Amino acid sequence: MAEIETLHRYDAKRADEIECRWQQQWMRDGAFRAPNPGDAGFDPSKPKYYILDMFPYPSGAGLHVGHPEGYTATDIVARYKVSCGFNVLHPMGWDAFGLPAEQYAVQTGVHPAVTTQSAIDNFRRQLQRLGFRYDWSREFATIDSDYYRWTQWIWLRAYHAYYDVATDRAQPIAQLQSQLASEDRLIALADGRQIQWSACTPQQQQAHLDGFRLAYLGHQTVNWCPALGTVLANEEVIDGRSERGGHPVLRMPLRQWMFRITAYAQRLLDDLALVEWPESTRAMQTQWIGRSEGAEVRFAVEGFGDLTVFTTRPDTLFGATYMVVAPEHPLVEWVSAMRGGAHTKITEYANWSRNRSDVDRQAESREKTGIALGVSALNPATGERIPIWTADYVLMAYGTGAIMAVPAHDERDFEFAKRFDLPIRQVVAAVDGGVWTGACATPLPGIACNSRSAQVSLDGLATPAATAKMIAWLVEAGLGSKRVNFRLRDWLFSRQRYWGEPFPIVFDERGMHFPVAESALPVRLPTLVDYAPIESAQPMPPLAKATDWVATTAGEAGVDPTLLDPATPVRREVNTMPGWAGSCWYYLRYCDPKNNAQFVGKSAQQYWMGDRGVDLYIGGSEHAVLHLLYARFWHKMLFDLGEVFTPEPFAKLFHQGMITSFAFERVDGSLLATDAVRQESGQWFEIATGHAVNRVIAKMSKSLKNVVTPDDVVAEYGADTLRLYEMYMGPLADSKPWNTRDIAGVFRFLQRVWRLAIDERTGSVIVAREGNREIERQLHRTIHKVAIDIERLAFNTAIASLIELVNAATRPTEMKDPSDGGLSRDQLRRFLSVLAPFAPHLAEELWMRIGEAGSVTLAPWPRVDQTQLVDDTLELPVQIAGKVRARVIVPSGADASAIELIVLRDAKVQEALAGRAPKKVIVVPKRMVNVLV
RNA sequence: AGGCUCGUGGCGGAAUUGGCAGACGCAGCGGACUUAAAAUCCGCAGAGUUCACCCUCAUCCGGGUUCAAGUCCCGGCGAGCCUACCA
Repeated sequence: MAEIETLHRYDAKRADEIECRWQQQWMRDGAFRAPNPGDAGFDPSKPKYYILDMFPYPSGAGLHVGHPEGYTATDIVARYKVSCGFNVLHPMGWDAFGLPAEQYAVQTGVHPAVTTQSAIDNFRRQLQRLGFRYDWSREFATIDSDYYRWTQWIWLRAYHAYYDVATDRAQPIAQLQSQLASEDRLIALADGRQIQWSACTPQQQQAHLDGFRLAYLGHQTVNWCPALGTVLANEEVIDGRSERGGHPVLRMPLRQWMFRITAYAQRLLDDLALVEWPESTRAMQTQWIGRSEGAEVRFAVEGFGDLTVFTTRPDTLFGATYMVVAPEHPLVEWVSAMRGGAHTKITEYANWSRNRSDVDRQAESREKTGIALGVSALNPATGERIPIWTADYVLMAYGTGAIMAVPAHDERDFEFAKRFDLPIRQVVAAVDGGVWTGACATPLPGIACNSRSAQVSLDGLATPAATAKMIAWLVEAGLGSKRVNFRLRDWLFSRQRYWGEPFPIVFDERGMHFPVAESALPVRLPTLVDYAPIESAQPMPPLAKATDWVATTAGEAGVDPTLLDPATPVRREVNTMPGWAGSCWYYLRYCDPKNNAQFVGKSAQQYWMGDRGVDLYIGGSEHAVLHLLYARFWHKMLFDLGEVFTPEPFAKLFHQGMITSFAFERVDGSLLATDAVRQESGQWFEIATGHAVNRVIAKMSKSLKNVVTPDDVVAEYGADTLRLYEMYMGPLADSKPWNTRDIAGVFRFLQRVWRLAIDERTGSVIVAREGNREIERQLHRTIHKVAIDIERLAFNTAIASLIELVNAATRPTEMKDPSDGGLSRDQLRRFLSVLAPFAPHLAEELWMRIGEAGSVTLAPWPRVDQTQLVDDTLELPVQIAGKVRARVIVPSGADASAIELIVLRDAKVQEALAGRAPKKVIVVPKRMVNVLV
């Protein structure tokens, strides 16, 4: 009996059957194919919409339920935009080079090419099972040589370019080179000598040009991580440990490929104003770029020359009572060399602090350390001799690696001055006239004081005016200038790893580098059997093991014969590019992924990127700085080089929140796995001890046994339910806990939708004979609200309104004739087209069953009748003395005075007024009425 | 230490941006159907006062602006994220 009743019910088995069948059908029909301009089926009359998910990194573990959150959101928007008449580009592919795959390979002994491919296949299978309308014909992976060929090509473009300050954009380096040659300019060599360009050796010329290239070989202090066997970018080091794995990071000097991202600092900052991005992300990038305005001031040091500092407070120059240079500063070396063995303590200190890893620095207290160099500088304002110290609180990498210390108005300098008993002089007074006690530093703006000399006086000026006057004086006296400084550093782009893009570059025996010609790309990654990192004190890239590949000739490698004789023996670059490389431009390749002649065809790019780039980009906020800054930088380089046509790549950005899970916490704060706990009358207890524990929100992790995978949920409820649940959990941007129990709610909703159209006993279609007027009204409102909510990415409330509609239309059990209730065929049709973006399989199935032609995925968004959105009458609450005391029914078009009349005549209002005359009546049409007594 | 974001029922969350706080869902309770259960359908449901009506209190705490505050302003407490000696 029971079996017969549920024979045609929407259950997991039926969902599975429906979903798999339609997924195959869509694939067969090429339903999600987006033709390019010029392709068959391309409709140029439609506007474009480019919606993109952040590039997934396929891990061996497969998807967990966090992944499909953003993907479902973009899928809903994509389907909605299609039904609104847009040509929608919605691609998917794989970011597949990089550290995790390589480490996994080293652990398992299976080649990364193999593990990566199976991870990709698994990810693709899982995503396809969820019915996302990706144009899979555009799929690619960063490890495809057809793709990384162009990654190398872009790198070469940067290698062949420099930043021209005069035009404020990148230009071909050949231009600079011919300028230097034709004018035969004087070139400053590394040792300080100046010689004519024509008199330079080729090595000297190359070194000079490397000082300008956007992709250049630089000698840098790098973050060397022995555990990972590679160096890391500044962005990949957190608290002195590697972002990935948390291993200690050491600092050492190394010759590495760099990107001159600092040349773009100002534009990267300015153009944040052009994009529609979360405020927090823009703030993070702004902070990371770290622009500060100030001045450069030169202090004379006898015998050494000028010691230049950067300061944001030149107005406090009179208060500079000592100076500090970083332990790596050339002055330190100069002093110890000059004083020979007599001052080994200085060398000792410099070495000690230089070799101290950032971890040690963090671990120790903030107690300042330092040592006096025994030399002094001339304070240009006061004319006083002030001592120079070295201390590790001054960083070589920021500004000039040297500071003027103004202990009265800088907390760090104050602390240092107290520790080493250095003089402190107030030069800024509080605006409110408060007396400076000398107990702490006062870094705030104020009124300059004690700042007078024969040449210049700042006394009495407010900080901004004092700053301006000081800079003017410094410029006039030839002692300094206005300067803008950035926190951003150049981007270290080499990794000592196997699993990455090879650099298209070779070195000859003199150590000079030569580019591989564009026509010879790609430089293929050789297949290595032993790709394990080489353990050593010095970085040793694994590619060095591919000796046959490394040692070659210029001709073999593809170096332009006019640059180097093809027979010349050369060695290939053995470093590889970092994992970020491939994700810097993938959104461009999606526009034209099969192009063999160009990195992206011009017409395809111009169509899909349009004026503003990607229309909607959704991904996690963990990429707020790294990926999003790097991609913007590449885009701007390509813009300057005439390869792309929008200043920014991503017009609108949105971060989905994290999906968390529950775990349990003992009284002492330690966490328990979900299977170590039982629930009893609303309380949780640790099974082993019987002690009460608290339910808390935690990240999904294997150890807590709270990981949920899409495969699990699909098996139990189907993909439509999973999609709907993830979108119904709460606002997309929020992080929210997965609660398995709640899934039943949306599953029941889909079952009610099913029953609206299908008789569960017979499986036949049942619709209302005629559409109910009230339901019709609500249907229009629902269509209207769902559209608005999709546009603002508020999927939870869109679904709530769909549920409300279905609840209203659901037939009561006691209804004898089902065609008395529910939705009419026409209403059902319109309802299914607004349900389709959320639950595409069920919508498609019912669409077919009620006899609609074609696919619901191609149906236009139903028209909303504006007159159906307003009622004839409205119920308004009436507040009297601040409390709602009555409700009145008014015509919806009534104006304020008409409403007031109705309100004052109302019996309840009269009663509540109890004879008092209203002092004032405030009418907010369509909202409420407030009567003041 | 600083910057940003945020604190609403037992739980996830709504609230057209200053206008009836708690939509919708979960969990809970009651009813119908059933021999019974499940499923389904119909209701109830912030807290308090002896139920329904009524009334009082209520959006972390304390002040303020306003006819009106979850929403705006000031102060405090708490949470999360980011930065962390950046001169």
